[in-house]
Amino acid sequence: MKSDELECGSEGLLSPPHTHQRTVLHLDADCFYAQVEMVRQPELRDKPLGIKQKNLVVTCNYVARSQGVKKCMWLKEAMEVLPELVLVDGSDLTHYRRFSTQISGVAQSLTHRVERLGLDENFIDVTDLVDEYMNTTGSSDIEGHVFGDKEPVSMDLVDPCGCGCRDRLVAGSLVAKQLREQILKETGITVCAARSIPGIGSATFSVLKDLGISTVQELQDVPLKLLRTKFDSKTCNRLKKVSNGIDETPVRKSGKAQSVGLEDSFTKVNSVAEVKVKYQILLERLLKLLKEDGRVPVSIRVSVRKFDLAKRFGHRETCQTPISSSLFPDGVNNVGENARASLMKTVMGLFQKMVDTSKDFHLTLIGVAFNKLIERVREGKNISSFFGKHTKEKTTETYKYTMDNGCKRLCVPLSPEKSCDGYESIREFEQISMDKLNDKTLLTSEPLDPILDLESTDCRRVDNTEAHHQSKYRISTLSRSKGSGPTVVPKSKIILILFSSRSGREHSLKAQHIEIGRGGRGRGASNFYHDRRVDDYGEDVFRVGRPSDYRQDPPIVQPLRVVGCYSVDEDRTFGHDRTVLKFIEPQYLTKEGKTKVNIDLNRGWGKNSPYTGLAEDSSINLYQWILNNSETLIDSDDTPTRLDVDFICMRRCLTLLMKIPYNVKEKWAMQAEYFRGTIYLVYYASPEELEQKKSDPPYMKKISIWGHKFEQFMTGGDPDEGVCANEEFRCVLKVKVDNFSCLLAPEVDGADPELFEEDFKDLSSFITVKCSKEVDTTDAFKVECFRKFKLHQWWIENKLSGIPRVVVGFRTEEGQIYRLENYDTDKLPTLAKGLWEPSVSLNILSSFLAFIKKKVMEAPEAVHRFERQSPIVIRHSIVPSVRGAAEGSIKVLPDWYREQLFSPSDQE
DNA sequence: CTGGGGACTT
DNA sequence: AAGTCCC
Ligand SMILES: Nc1ccn([C@H]2C[C@H](O)[C@@H](COP(=O)(O)OP(=O)(O)OP(=O)(O)O)O2)c(=O)n1
Ligand SMILES: [Mn+2]
Repeated sequence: MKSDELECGSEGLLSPPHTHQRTVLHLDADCFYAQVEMVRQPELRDKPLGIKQKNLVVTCNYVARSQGVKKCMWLKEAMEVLPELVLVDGSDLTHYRRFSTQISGVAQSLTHRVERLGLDENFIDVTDLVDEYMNTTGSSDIEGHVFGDKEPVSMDLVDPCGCGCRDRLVAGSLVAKQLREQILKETGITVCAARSIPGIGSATFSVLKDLGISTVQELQDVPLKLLRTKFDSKTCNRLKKVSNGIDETPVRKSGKAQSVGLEDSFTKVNSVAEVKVKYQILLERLLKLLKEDGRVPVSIRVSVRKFDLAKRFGHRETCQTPISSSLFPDGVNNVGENARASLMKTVMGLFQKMVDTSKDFHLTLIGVAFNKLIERVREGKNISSFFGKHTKEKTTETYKYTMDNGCKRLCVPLSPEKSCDGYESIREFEQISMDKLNDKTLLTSEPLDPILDLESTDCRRVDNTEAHHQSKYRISTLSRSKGSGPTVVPKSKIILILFSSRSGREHSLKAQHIEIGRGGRGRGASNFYHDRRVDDYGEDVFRVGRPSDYRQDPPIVQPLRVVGCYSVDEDRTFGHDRTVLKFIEPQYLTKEGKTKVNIDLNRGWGKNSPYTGLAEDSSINLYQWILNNSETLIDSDDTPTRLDVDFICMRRCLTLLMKIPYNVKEKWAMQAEYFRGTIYLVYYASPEELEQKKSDPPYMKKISIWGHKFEQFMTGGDPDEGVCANEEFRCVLKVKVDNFSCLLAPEVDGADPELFEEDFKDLSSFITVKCSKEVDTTDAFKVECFRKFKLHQWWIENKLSGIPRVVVGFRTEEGQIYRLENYDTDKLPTLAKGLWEPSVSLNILSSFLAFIKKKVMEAPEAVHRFERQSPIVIRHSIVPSVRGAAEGSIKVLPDWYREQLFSPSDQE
């Protein structure tokens, strides 16, 4: 067998190992940062506590978890889930470092063989202690209990492989218990053990997912050949082994840190002065950390993260350089002014290497670290560095203990083998049952036999698990009744300890349903987008997905048909004619697409007349038009009972819906009402929104007027005359979105005089005109925003109307336009590649219309409200009816419309 | 419109 | 220096 092939022979995966020499404990602090804060401020203990870093709630205590707050949840979402959440800022890790060191210190008082992982995990090799214990205590005389006080060791737990590891397991569990008690005593922190499959992070997992692999079993089963198409043989081998419970990574003693650094993130820093201040602050803090460390740095590294919408986050640029040891003549305890200044100079020098400060820049993070540290030079001796010597140990195997709490299954990788530490496994068990269950295990179809009683074990007393009591996953009474008692089934070197009458085989298969993805971050609500399997929000919530969730199906075809048009004149008078239809000046419609112009939007300024109508006027006008033209909309001429459309609304509503996955921050509400076979949908402005509108800053009005002014230019109006914001020309359109037909009445700006035909049936001869602020092309952020939002908006509006092009006038801050650009509607998506996709917008529109229809038809008499409350939540509610009150805005349809539609008076 | 670290490998 | 893994 070739060495790079996976071993599967009798000595390979399918047989248990023969010698298990080590015993290793694996401790993990409970909700670490939160616990530290609760120890520091005991009054926080019974409150739901979240630890935040900027906009992220990085962890929270179990009170909060029991009420729906998750680790790594966005602050906003956490506050939505639990408004009473008490927040403590955890951006400064100083205290967490201190407690972490203390915890490891307790472990180190037992043995030097302690490996730290992050701030709250420790692997502790207690082989020597266990051996000692075993030597002084005859194997058969070992006192202690694997799974708590109630069950004697001599229970039927068999030695998995005959090497005696069962006894070491028992002894190890005693050490673990003492250690945890000691840690609690010295630091006030409770610990357990917890990990999922190591070595499969977000990158590996996303590749696996593409191969259709998301569970342990699938990884076990996947042909090596298929795996090899994506990974090198080493990785394949490791993945296969790890899926079978074999993890050969040795425990390494953690020496002193190899680097110590600090970071600060922000939404935007773009001046050197600001950068300097930020680095200065970081450096000062870092020197304090350095002082605690005691060693002298010989290399410094600075990092930046530049704003980049495409790469999002995670990409940092770094730059490092050696530091002269002469900077620290007296060690690191007291760093003089000169040394500090020199370090700052070095930092800024490295910074300038990464960022061209002569041009505009936009940073979202800076960091500085000492990435090489040496012990102080002793007088008369040679310089020598003492990096923690990590002598690799002989590889041994890791077991996964799989248990079952009656509800869900989980898989516990114990640290490198021999640990055989069932006690810690149980703690893991308890932990997972409270908050890791959803993303790390799968529900089994049937509940299995309950197995353990942790309530009455020492485990319970040692651990602070308030939420344990509330957890619906709590392990219930001990019952290993039926049949054979616990069985230990060696399967592919996974040892399954099962307390059940079922065959071990069956269980081992079920255990393989455990999901392998750790998913990197976003463990809780996952960056706006929650675990899709969990629906905590109920039937009345439409959960917004990622854009990719709407990408699958091809875009929906939508034939368009103009069924009529109408005008609104300067007095807001409604007319069934084309009096205000305008034509675009041919001089602006060049084929090249770009035109140089010189337009002053401020001409005739004093003569402009503002918009005097109300927001709901446009719907009212449409309803008026429908009453007058209902014959064009009915499907059969004998007994008109319904208009031949599913939805009637303004284009604005559909536009908002189509932006849902991308305009994550856009808040809105709409109301819908069912009447005679059709759903009427209108934008709903809350009282607060109306109030805010009143105090719109003047520049908003100016921009609006400029828009009209630009239209005036484009349609050949006299620039020295004022514009009239009241004038509108609207076309009534029928659009088919998936299976839903919608009636819209978008305003159209003007027609191409060369293409226009009197009896136009669609808007292919029309042109949209937009006035938009000139984009600063040196500002990547603004360019991306333009492509992501403006181009999207224009595409949607034109797509819904069937208008083939938009001519954009780019204005300066002062209202001057020097260039026009033509965009063909169908080419807009290409210009915005990677930022939005037509199929996504069309699919979300279709699925949300379906949601509206479903909700409205559940109560066809009621007025329904749909409100986007957060990036991921659009909530449906029924608006309480207000009898007799003059609450015009509460209703969707005016009474006169209800009375007149299909009534005889309409037939004249 | 996005924590704050750190270790190891390439 | 960047990427991947981990908390
Ligand atoms: N992506 C992450 C993961 C963890 N941590 C920090 C916050 C945690 O408090 C600490 C320990 O990580 P754990 O995954 O062990 O989480 P907790 O200890 O908070 O919770 P649990 O009780 O589930 O162990 O590390 C972090 O800042 N960022
Ligand atoms: Mn933890």
